[in-house]
Amino acid sequence: MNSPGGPERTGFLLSQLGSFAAARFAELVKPLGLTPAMAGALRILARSPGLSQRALADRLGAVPSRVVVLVDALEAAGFVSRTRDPEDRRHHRLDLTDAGRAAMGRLRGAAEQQNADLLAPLDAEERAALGTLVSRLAVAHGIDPDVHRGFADHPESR
Amino acid sequence: MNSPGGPERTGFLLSQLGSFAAARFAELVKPLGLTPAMAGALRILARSPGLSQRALADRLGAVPSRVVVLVDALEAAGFVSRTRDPEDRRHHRLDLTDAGRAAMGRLRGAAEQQNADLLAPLDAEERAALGTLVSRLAVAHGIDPDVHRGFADHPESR
DNA sequence: TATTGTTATACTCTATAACTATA
DNA sequence: TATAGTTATAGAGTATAACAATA
Repeated sequence: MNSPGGPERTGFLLSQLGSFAAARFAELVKPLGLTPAMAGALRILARSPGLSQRALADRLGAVPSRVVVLVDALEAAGFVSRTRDPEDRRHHRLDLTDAGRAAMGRLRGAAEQQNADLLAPLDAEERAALGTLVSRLAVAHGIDPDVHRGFADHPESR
Repeated sequence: MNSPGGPERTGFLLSQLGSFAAARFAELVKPLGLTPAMAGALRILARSPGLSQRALADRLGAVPSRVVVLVDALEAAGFVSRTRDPEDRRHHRLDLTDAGRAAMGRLRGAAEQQNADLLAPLDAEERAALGTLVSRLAVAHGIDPDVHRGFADHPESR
């Protein structure tokens, strides 16, 4: 009773499509000197200046040692600065540099581009319908917009 | 003019949701003794008995050395048999064992389960609508149902 | 003692390149 | 020479555990 492209294949196709979308995003941010993981961290720091590495780790759902590497990369790229917090010298305040803010702007452009590329085959009405459904699913499954998930981000998948 | 959950976030949410779906699938096939990569290879071999490793590599979009590891795992699990092709002794014929066929049955069940879990928040009509849209996008973007994509499957993303 | 951040180490996944055997 | 498969090796990504500085 189900067609070959019917709803029973949706989960599978969604996996594939999600991976495709993520790959396209990675491609678009690469020229900006960013990996998807760096982009995710940058987005959080843009909204929460002065965050500690520990707090960033919690937001990302990552371990502190992972954040060291991530912040190392962002600092080396000149997008983020580490400053010892004078109040509690154990903390590092993380802030976007001017270059980091500029990168954020280009990052938003890349996200728009990815979205446009992905949805190009659909008309406005269909995009709206898909957006609503996808958003409903994301909310229902408790998907946190801060965590830029990769396959490897799921401990239970190993 | 766009709502906060509007279409401009769809690409991002689709990445997240796809990753979520893939993680759920990995979780479901783990008790079967399969990784997602093994499951993908098993599905191809179920439809194409006697395939050579080279042909499997082409279907998977993987390099031959990767397929060695994959087939090693499937053989060790008792799901696939390697037989030297008497016609051309350079080739290995790959075939599902009885246990492999049994695993395929359970694999189909896992895929149905994943789909049901993922789409649980939607009613029948919404599922159908989502299925149609997702299927349209997959076709338009040339997504090959044989290739079980992971982030790492995209050379251009590095 | 507890917490923040770092380093050392190891493990998984996958690719490239060199190699073996067959043709 | 060319092809199928294998092995050796290396790199990326990320986790765990030990550690240093600070509280």
